[in-house]
Amino acid sequence: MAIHSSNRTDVNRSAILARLGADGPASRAELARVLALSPALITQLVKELLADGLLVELEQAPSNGGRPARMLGLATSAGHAIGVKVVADHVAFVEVGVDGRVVRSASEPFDATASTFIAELVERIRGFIAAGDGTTVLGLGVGVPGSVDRLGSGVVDSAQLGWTGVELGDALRRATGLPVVVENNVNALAVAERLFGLGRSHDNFLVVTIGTGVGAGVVVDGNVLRGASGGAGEIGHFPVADDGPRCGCGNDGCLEAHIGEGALVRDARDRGAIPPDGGIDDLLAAADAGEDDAIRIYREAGGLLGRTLAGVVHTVDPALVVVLGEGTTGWRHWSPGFEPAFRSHLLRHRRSLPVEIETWQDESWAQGAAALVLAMPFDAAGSAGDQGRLIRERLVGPVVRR
Amino acid sequence: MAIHSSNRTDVNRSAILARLGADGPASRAELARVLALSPALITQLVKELLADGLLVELEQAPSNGGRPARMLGLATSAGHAIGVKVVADHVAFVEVGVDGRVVRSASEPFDATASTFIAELVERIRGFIAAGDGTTVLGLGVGVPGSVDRLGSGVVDSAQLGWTGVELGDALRRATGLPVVVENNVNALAVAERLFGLGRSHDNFLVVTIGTGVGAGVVVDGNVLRGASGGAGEIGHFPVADDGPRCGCGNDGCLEAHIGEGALVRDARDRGAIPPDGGIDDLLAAADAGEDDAIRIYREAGGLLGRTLAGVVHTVDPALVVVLGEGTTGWRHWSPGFEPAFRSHLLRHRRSLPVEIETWQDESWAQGAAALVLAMPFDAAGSAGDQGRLIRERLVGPVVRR
DNA sequence: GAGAGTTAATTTAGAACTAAACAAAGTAGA
DNA sequence: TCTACTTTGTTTAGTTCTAAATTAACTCTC
Repeated sequence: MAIHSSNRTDVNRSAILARLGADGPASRAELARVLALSPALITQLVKELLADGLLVELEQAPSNGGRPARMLGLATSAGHAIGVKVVADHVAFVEVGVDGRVVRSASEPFDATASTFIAELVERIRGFIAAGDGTTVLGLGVGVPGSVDRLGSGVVDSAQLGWTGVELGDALRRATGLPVVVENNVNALAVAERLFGLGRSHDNFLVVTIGTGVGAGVVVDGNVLRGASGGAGEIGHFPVADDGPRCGCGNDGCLEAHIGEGALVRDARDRGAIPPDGGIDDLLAAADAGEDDAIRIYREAGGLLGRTLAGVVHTVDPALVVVLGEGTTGWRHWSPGFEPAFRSHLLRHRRSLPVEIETWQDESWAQGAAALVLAMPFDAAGSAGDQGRLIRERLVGPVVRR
Repeated sequence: MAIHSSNRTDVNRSAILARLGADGPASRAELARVLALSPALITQLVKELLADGLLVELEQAPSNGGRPARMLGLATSAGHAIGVKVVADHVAFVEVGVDGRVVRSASEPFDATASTFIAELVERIRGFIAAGDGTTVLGLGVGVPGSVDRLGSGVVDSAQLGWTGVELGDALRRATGLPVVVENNVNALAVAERLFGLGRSHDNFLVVTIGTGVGAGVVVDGNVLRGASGGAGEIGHFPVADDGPRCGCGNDGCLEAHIGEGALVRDARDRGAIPPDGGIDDLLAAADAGEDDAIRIYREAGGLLGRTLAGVVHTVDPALVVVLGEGTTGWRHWSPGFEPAFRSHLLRHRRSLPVEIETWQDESWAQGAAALVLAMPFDAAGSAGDQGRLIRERLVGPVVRR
């Protein structure tokens, strides 16, 4: 309700860095426009950032009718973020630059159900950091399949990992001494999409993932919707039938229990579309080969996803839907079911809502997690408590001001 | 992303008025705490508001261990807001004080499909205002069944009213010279709930209405979620079956086509639970009398609502669900179907989510619309353009400052 | 090639806000 | 009654930001 300007000390300084990191060089005037700050302030802040060595002045841009702009770029030494993707049987790591580009990556086995899982995880993380080239690590972003209660302490509840009330954030912070942000993995992807992807040009959009699980990240007015307990976007457990198959969450008829990877494989085995020991790759191959049962399984899944997403669209009214995840490799078979179901159930004036399918790489999940670190210092709401401030401090580094 | 302090000129002044209006008298220290502003600023702003005659200093509060607080109250002359509820065949008006209490109300026939509907509406509004006691009218809040693209211009699309692209806001503003805020009627209720109802103590909650239509207002981080085109919360058109009955929107299988008042009545007639010319009152009477078919119709509707709402809860993760609308008069018959379906489809850690049924009066819709006017000057986002500023100006009145 | 127009960046004066020190007005305990 | 403590409210100095005027650097047109 009330507006206050406490703790905003260098949020705008950070916003400048974020913009330059995400979108490349820009002029002072351009920064003023996109950040909705006065040119006067930009002049002032840029002067300080240049003095601190965080920015560099680049060549002049060609004039377009008036005084040509002097472009500003991020000093390359700004630092890296580390993204960690945690799943039941392994962890994946990436190290990314301030522009979101992956510098290096790794993947290691990991048993989330072991009693010593935190110690194990810490060891793996230390190993990955130690293998780096020594560039300042701004912080650690961790993506988990499940809901995260407070981004700061990082309290994780995850059926998939068998975790309840695990204070992962605090544990990792103590062990590594780094700023740590823990978040649901789909929400992390939504953040990445907002910073570096299609979401850059949209304040309201939906990120949907299909694969082992089904999930959504809801971006509203430029921010990821977390809800009262950090559990927003759990559309995998949207009930689509009263008497549907049992889901991993214990309920019946969840969307995920119908169209998750496990459900598709089970259906395919039952119908004989793939051998009894076949997997999702076999199903995709069968569909590619034109086998009716396989094609039908994908089409039905697409239809159910389309119908449910139409409802979700009516609920949150996004301007764009982005579909991501391992499952998108077979999207050509989902699409014939998805498109008619999705469009026909949308209200007329929203029928033309764009749906974009993004290419998917193994490291995308971890990349999303890393984006959390890059987004956090620029999140005015400060949802993760001190972490944003700590990351900012590491960003500015040991430079002495004034 | 970036923080800026433009146009915040008297937002905090307004926040003080809002707080005192909504929650009654408070001390300076208390205001500083709840508004998260410094005591120094409160002192400063209160000094000016007292000089302007908008606030009055009340008696001292009993000390609780230290210097006793001098309470502050709103000057009673602050003004009234007028709420208008527009439906296909009539309009309802209320005039409310800054505390949200209804001063007077009226209801008149109105044909939304007539070609001269704007002129008609203007005339009815003028009549209602003229019948008042002359207290300053701060502004006009209009609730419509449909989606509103920009709160400022108030562009309305409504299947129920047969309106597409009607610039109601601009038209009414020109005709009345008052600040005008047009909004979807369920969103208006959500605003009212946030200002004066159960939502005061929750930043994330869901308002659900059942009756002729079915709708939802989604409050996220204290603000009503409007989405990319103002259409968020349209859960009435959530598709719940591929081959369900045809809905008024033209699609098949919408939730509203299953459990809206029209659908219930149609079902009841088909099953012989009420006479062929019977209405919703007959259905309720039949259920009260213990007739199986009537009870079953309500229970099925409750089950479908419960299942769908469970999914919506997973999507936006509210801390509270408030059920409102004409339909709640029969809630005792919805409940046996709703409760099991809703709870059983929620994820375990969210099973105990509170669902509150609010009593409903005829004028509640219009009261919600009036709340728009009272909320607008205190909406820092300024979603309705100039309207908030205009209302603030009327609130401060002709007093000359300094 | 001399204005006229446009866009970029800086300077200056001042508004909005806060932190921290202070003053005021009470209670509670010896 | 004197001292210690608590809570409320004000003052002061300083920070962050903006608006508006100004300077700078270019293009376009005649």
